[in-house]
Formats: sequence, structure tokens, C-alpha cells
Amino acid sequence: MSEATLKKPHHHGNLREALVLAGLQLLEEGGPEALTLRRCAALAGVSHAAPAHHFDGLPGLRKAIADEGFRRFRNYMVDAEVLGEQTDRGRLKSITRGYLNFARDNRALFLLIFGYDLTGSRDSHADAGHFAYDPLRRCCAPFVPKGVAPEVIEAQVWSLAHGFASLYLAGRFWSSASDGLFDAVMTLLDGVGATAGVGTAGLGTAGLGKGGETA
Amino acid sequence: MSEATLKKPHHHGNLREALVLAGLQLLEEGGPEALTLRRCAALAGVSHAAPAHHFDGLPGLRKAIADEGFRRFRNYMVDAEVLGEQTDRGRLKSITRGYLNFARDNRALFLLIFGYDLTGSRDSHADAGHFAYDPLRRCCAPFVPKGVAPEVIEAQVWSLAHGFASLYLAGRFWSSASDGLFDAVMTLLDGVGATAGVGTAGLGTAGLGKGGETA
DNA sequence: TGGGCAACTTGACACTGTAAAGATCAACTC
DNA sequence: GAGTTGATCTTTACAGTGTCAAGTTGCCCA
Repeated sequence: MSEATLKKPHHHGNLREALVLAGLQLLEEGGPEALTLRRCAALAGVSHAAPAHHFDGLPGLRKAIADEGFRRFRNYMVDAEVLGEQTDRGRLKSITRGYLNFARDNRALFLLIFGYDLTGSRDSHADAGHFAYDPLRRCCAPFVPKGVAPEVIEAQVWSLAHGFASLYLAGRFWSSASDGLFDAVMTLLDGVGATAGVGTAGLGTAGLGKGGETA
Repeated sequence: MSEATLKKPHHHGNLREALVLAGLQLLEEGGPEALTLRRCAALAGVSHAAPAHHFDGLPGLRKAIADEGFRRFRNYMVDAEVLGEQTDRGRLKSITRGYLNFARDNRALFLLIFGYDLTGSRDSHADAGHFAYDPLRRCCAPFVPKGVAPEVIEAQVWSLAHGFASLYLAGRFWSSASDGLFDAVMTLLDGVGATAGVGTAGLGTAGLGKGGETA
């Protein structure tokens, strides 16, 4: 009578969630290559074809895992923001620190999350990413100068943090002690929103390409 | 008698190079997933097991392709540098433009190149990447303040360019017309080497982690 | 009670990388 | 020149992968 599955009922209950958790475990233990429909199924104790039924193939499973990954990603950033220095610039730097920490602690998941090409797709995946970047967007807001599209400032911070995290994961920053390097690189953000060029390069909202310039 | 292979000699000649070219073609036509040992073999007109003999497996083939990719990557940057405005800052921006252009024109190859984790490996692959980043390093040199390690400035430029390119490839920059956004983001570089924070955050060569700070 | 239906299982197929063993051919040695 | 050696490539086989089609199970509701 207890809700425990004494005899492994044919209907798993919430196999969907179990498969996502199994996938996350596989990623953590064996890297990106280890994520496999059949291995997920085995880890969840179901037949090899069960995952495909729930997620409509491997891409679907990866997307479901990425959605959960974005959730955790967001938590990393928010946690870092709350713990760090409570100034506008302090929050901005804390967010980028959380960005790097997530990438470092969840290497395979980070790579999975950004391994998609969602150009032209307006599905729930894009929404998950959008949701995850909410804190970053919020922390960028105080640095948006008059007449400049917020997306420009966000893209600056985002690119810098993402680039550093990606190159770090690829092992392109020499030795392991990159904490000092990270802080040094992020000093570039001290000029964000106040750099001389921001006002002069003719970037209003038109800079986003929403305007006429189709070239 | 002509050097043409009228009867397909058993010894291909330079199968190694042919396989790398086949791999590049597959990447271009079918994306990262299309790169396969067996497909490379078929495209080069040899048996399916031939590539493994030359490259010691798929990772070896990917590495060989990445080496060639880095060569082309470097050319992109150098070409952009030569064509652009001939000032220190002009060259710096041109390099980053070349960076993005390469990523855009060689999506799968770009992803392949940076898809490795070469932490702890000091093989020829690291050398290829090192070689490719030579122009970028050179263009950063004029912006390195006294007492700051060159690697810090390089990592700033590198991270910003790489982050933007990666996020662009992932389709995270909304619409297609991101040229304006790119220029806007790169205005952050107008403060490189001269940002207020660079002098104040205590980053000498110690910032690289080569010094004592092991935390 | 029985039908409907979603949740799985079973079996098969094409494709993948890898390994072992055999064939072919150029070059070198005696 | 005959024999040997070794690299290059082929053939064969195997385990693992995603995907599809068909079958089975068991819950739910009329």
C-alpha cells in the first residue's frame, strides 16, 4: 500500500523526470558522450526504447535535460548575486562569477545547454534560456546609458562571461589557477556603459538590427 | 603511364590529406554530426577502416581536421587585419571581426576546433591553437599597460570575441542582423588597457596565477 | 464488463567506431 | 634477381547506438 514500487509496476509513474535525472547523472559521471538513450533507460530501469517514446528521440531528451540545466544555471547566478557585494557593480560581477562557477561545476551540462542552434526556433527551449538570463539582464539594467538598447550592454557582459567560461572549459587558459585571471578579465566590465565608444559608435536601438539596416 | 590513377592503385598516395579534406567537406555540408570515419572513407574512395589506420581512430581524425581548421582560422584573422583600418585599435577590432566571420562561415569547423578539452595535454593540438592566436596576441600588445601581464589583455579580447561568436552560433542573439550588435558589443574594447579598473584591481603578473596565490 | 488508450516492451534494422587478420605493393637487402 | 620486410589498405566481425513497427500491459472510464 505504501507508494513504494514493491513489484516494479509497468507504469513507472513519472518516468519522464526519472530519465532526465538519469541523463544528468550520466553527463556528470561520463561527460557529454555518456548521454545515451539506452543508458538512460538502463539507469531508470526501463526498456531501451522507452525514452524515445517520452521525448520523441534523443534531441528531445537533450532538450528536456537542457531545460533543467538552465534552471540550475539560473540558480547558480542568483545565488552568487545574493552572496556577493550588494552594489550595482558588485552584483554584476557576482553574476559573472556564478556563470563561471556553473560552467566549472557542470562542464558537460554547460556544453549541452549551449550546444544547440536555436536560430529560427521559438520553442520552449528558447524560453528556458530566456528565463535563465533574467538575473543577468536585471543586473545589467543599471549600466544601460540613455539612448542605448539594453541588449547591447547585456550582450557585452554576456559575451565576456560566456567567452571566458567556454575558453576555460576548453582548457585554453594555461594552468588551473585561473581565478586571478578571471577577476582580471572582468575588470573590463568596469567600463561597461561608460566607455567612450558606447556613445560614439552610433548604436541606438537600431544597433540591434531591428531597424532598417538589413546589410 | 600518366600519373593519373587509371586503375586506382592500392596505395592511395596521400590518403591522409584526402581524408582531412573529405572531413572538412562533410562538416561544411552536413554539420558536426556528418563527420564520420566511414563517410570520410567513402568520400575518399577507400575502405571504411582505412581512416582509423591513419589517424588512430575518430579523435585522431578530428584533431587532424582541427589543426587544418586552426590554420584557416588564423588566415581569417590575418586577412581581416590586413584589410582593416591600420591603427592599433583598428587592427584589434579587425581581428575580432575576422574571428566572428570565421565562426559564421565555418560553423561546424569552429565548433569542432573548440570542442576539445586540452587541459593537461601538451600535444600538437595546443600548438596549433597557440599558432592560430598569434595575430590576436600581436594586436593586443599595444594595449598592455605597464605592470599588467599580456595574457590578461589577450584574455579580455579573446573572451569577448569568442563569447560573442559562440552565442551568435548558438542563435542566442535574436535576429539575423547582428552586425550592428557586434560592433556595439566591441565598443567595450575601446576601454581595453585603459579601463579604470585595470590599474586598481591589483593585477600584475600575479593575476595569472603564476605567482603565489594558489587559492 | 468491456472498450479505449497511454505507457511501456520486444524485435528488428541501419549505422557507427573499433579490432583482428588478411591482402597488396613498394623498397630494401643479400 | 630472389627473398624479406614493413607500411598501406581491405575484409570480416562485433558491440553499441538511434529509430521504427508491432505487440503487450494495465489503468481509467463509461
